[in-house]
Amino acid sequence: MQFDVAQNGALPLMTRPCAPQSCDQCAVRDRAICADLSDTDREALSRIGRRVTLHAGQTVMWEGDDSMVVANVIEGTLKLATSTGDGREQIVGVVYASDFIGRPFGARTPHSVTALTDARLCLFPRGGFDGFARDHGDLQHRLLQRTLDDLDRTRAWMLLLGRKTAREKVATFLLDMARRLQADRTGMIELPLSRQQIADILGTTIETVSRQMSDLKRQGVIALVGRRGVRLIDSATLKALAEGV
Amino acid sequence: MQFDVAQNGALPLMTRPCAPQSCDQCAVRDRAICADLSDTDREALSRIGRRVTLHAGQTVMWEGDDSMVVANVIEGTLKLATSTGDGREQIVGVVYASDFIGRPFGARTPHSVTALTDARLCLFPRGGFDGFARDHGDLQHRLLQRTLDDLDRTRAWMLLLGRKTAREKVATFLLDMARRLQADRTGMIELPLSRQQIADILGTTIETVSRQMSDLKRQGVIALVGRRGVRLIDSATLKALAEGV
DNA sequence: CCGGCGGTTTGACAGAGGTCAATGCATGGG
DNA sequence: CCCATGCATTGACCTCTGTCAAACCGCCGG
Repeated sequence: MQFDVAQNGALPLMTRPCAPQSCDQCAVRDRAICADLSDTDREALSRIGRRVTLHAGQTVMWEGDDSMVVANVIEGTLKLATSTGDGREQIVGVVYASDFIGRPFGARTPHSVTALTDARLCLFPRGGFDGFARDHGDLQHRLLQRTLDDLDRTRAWMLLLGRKTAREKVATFLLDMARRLQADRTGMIELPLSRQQIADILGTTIETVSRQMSDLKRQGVIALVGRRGVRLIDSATLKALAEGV
Repeated sequence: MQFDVAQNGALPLMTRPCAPQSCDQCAVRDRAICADLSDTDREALSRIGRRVTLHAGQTVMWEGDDSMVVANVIEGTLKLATSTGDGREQIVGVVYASDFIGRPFGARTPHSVTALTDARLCLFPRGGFDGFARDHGDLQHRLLQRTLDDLDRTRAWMLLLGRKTAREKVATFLLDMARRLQADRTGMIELPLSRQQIADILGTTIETVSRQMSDLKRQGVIALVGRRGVRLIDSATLKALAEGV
C-alpha cells in the first residue's frame, strides 16, 4: 500500500469549453444514456451541458465534494477511486467512452474521477441534469439500467477483492481488459493503466502485480511488450488461473 | 477460505402465499420503493405480487439463475452472495426491512439471496414488475435512487475489501452494524450474522474475525455477550481503529 | 544518438493473516 | 434439566504477500 501523489493540473471545468457542438456527429451518440431521446430532447439536454477536454491525470471530481456536475464520457478512459485517511487508494471503477459519470440525485460525490488518458466529456450541471431526467422517463430508465449493470459489475469485483489470490486477480484483470479493449486476433492489448493503477484496482501492490505478470510470462501464458503492452498467448490457461486452476 | 454448505429447505416461493393482504397495514409502507405511489397504484402493484414467508437459511434466488422475481423485504435480514467455482463465498450485500431485492430489467440474477433470519417478502414476478415500473416514473425514480445508494455503499465497501487490514475491517463492520441496527443507549447490538458470515462479508476467515474481536475485547473497546451480542464500550477508539488509528 | 527520469522488475526479508487442529462453550432438543 | 451438537475461541505453524531497497530499462527531451 502506498501513497498516490495526486498529479493534476488546474480543474479543467472552466478551462476548455469547446465551441457549441451538435449531437449529430457525437461519437457516443447511440451508446450514451441520451441515445434514445428524440432529436429535440437530445438537443435540449445538450444545451444544458458543454463539452470539455481533459488531459491524462486531471481530476474532474473529488471524493466527498458536493455533487455539482455529471457527464457522459465521449472519449478516453477515467478511473473512479476512494482512499483511506492515510492515503491508501482503491480504484472502484474504470469508465470508457459512452459511460456516465457523477452522482445524479445526491448531494455528495462518493469517489474521485480522474482521467487516465486524455479525454472528452459532455458535462452537465447536476441540478439541470436531475431536472431534465425527472421529466424524461426514458432517460431515467436508461440511467437505471446502466446503474443496475454497474452495481452487478461492482459486486462481481467484490468477489475478486475479498476472495481471490494475487494470481487469480491478475489473470482475471487481464481477461477483463482483453474483453473490454477488444484484443486483436493476436491477443494483443495496450493497457490504459500503469502497474500502480492495476494494483489499486486489484487491491494489492505494484510489486505483486509485477511478479505475477512475470510469472505468467515465464509460464508462456502471456507476453509483455513494452510497458503497457500484453499479448494473451494461452487464454484457456489464463481463464483457468483466473478461477483458481 | 472455506466451503459453505448451502443449508436450505425447499424453495419457499410457492409454499406460503399468505392471505391477500392490503398495503394499509404494511410495516414498510412508507419506506419501501412503493412508498410514494398513490393508494390505487400501490394496490395495483400489490395485486401483481404476493406475500411469502422465509425461514432462516432458505435461499430465494441463486446466482446465475434467470431473473424471475423481485421483492420488497417486509421483515428480516437477508444476504446477497457470490462464489468462486471452488466454493469460496463473498457476501456482496446485506438487506433489511424495506430494502428491495432481485434484478429488475435484466435476464440474470447476479448473486444469490438467502435469508439470515426468518423473513417476509412482498414478491413480484419480474416481468409484471418491470412493466409496472416502466409505466410509473415515480416508482422507477425511487428504484434509481436506491440503486445509486447501493452502488455508493458497495463501492465504499470495495475500499474495505481491497485496502483495509483485518483490524480495520472488523472495527468498520461493528460500527456499520451498530448504525444499521440502532444500538441502544448502552451500545448493545445483536448481530444477525454468524462469525462465518461476518468473515464472508469482510473477505477474511472466521478465525481472523474471532481473533480481532477477542483483541478488541481485551483492549476494553467492546464486550462480547453470548454468541451474537456485542456491546460497543468505546466507540471513539473503535472509529479510530476503523480508519487505521 | 545519448543520457536521465520515472516506471518496472527483481531480490531479500518480515509479518499479517490463512490453515489445521484442539478445546471451549452456548443453545436447543430430548 | 442435561447432554450433544455445532459454533466460537485459541494455539501453533507456515505461506502468501507486503515492505524496503537496489537494479533495470523504456521513453522522451535535448
